[in-house]
Amino acid sequence: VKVTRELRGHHRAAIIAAAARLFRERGVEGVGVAEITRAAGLTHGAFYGHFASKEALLAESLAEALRVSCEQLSASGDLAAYAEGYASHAHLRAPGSGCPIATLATEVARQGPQVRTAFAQGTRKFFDIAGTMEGDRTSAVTCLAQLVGAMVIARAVDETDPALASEVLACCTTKQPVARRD
Amino acid sequence: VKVTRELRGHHRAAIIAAAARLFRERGVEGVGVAEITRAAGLTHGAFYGHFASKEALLAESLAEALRVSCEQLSASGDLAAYAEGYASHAHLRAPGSGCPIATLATEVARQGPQVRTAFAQGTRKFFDIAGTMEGDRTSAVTCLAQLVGAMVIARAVDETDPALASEVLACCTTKQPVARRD
DNA sequence: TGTACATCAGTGAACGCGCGTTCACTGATGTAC
DNA sequence: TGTACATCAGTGAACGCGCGTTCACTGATGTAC
Repeated sequence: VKVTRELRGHHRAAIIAAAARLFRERGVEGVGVAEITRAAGLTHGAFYGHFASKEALLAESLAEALRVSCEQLSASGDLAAYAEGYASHAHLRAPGSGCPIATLATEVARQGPQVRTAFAQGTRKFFDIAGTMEGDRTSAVTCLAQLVGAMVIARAVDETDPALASEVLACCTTKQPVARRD
Repeated sequence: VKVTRELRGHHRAAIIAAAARLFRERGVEGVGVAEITRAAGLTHGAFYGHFASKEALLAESLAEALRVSCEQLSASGDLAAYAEGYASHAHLRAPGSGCPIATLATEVARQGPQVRTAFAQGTRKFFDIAGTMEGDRTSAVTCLAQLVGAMVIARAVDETDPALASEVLACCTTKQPVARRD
C-alpha cells in the first residue's frame, strides 16, 4: 500500500510526535514500537521504513521535544514568566507535552551515544537561550536546575504527598533570590 | 539447601543492598531479578522466598536508600556542606551509592502505590531533616530541588558535553543566594 | 495526455530473546522426644 | 546430650508473555514511453 511522498512525510512526523508524547508520559521502556506506530495511525511493520531502530526514534523525538521547549522558552520572553508556567500543576499533570528534561533525563543517561548527543545538544541550546534572556547566565542555570529538580520530585511524590509536591513547586515561583526577576 | 535463620537474614539484606545499588545504576527496568540475586550471591529461584515481587523489592530498596541518604544528610551537619558533596563529580560518577531521588524519581512516578508511598515517605523525611538543619525551610527545599535537578541534568549531558555538566553542578556550590550559608 | 510497468510504503505473521514468575526437588536446619 | 524427622531456604529447569525486529506480500504511486 504505497502512499504519496507527502503522506509518507506526514506519517514520519506523526510517529515522531506520538513518540515524543508517549516517551515523556511513560518512559522509554514503558512504551513499545507497536503502540507508538498505532498512535500515529500505522501498524508496527511500517516503523522500520522510517527509522533504523527504536533508539534512533528516541534520538529524533528528543531533539524535536527540546526544539519545542526552546521555542516556548524564547516565546515566554522572561525567565521568571517561563518558570511560573513550568512550576505549575498544569505542567505537572501534562508530562506528555511538558519539559523532556524532567521526564527523560535519567533514562537518557543510560542510552547510547546517538541519544545522549541529541539530548545534550538540545539541552545546551535550551540553557544558552535562558542565559541570553536572563543576562546573568549563572542565575539562569541555577533557575533551570531548580525547575527541573522541583518537577522531578513533585511528580514522584504528588499522588502520595501532594502537599510536599506543591511545596517544592512553590519554591520556584515565590520571591526567592534565584527565581526573582523584578 | 536450608540455611541458618541468621544467614537467611543476611541473604535478604544482601538482595536489598544489591538492588539499591543496581536500580540506581541502571534503572528499574534496566536490571532483572536474576542479576540482583546473583549480585547477592544467590540464584533467582531464591528471590520469591524473600519478596512478593520485583516491585516489592523496589519499594524496600528505595526505603533503604533514602534512609541512608537521611543519615548522610544529618551527619553532614550543615546543608551547604551536604550540597558540596552532592554537587560533586564523585557523586556524578557513583550513582549506585548516590542520591536515589536523582536516579529513580522519574521512574518512581510511573510505579504502583507501594513504591510511590515508600519513596514519598523517605523523601519527606529527607526534606524535613534539611528544613530543620537549615532553619529556613523554604530555602532548604529550594536548595534540594536545585541539587537534584543539577545532578539529573549533569549526568544526562556529561559524556557529550562535560562543560555543561560541570557548569550546572558548579551553580550549586558557588556563592549563590540560595545555597549560600555563611 | 494516456498507458504499462517498476517502485516501494504499509501490512501482518513470524522470529528470537529476555524477563518475571512458578515449582518439583534437595539437603541442611532446628525441634520433639 | 543424642537421635529421628519435619521444616523450609535455596536450586535450576520451565512457563508464558511482551518486546524489538524481520520479511514475504500487497497494491497504490510515480515514471518512462
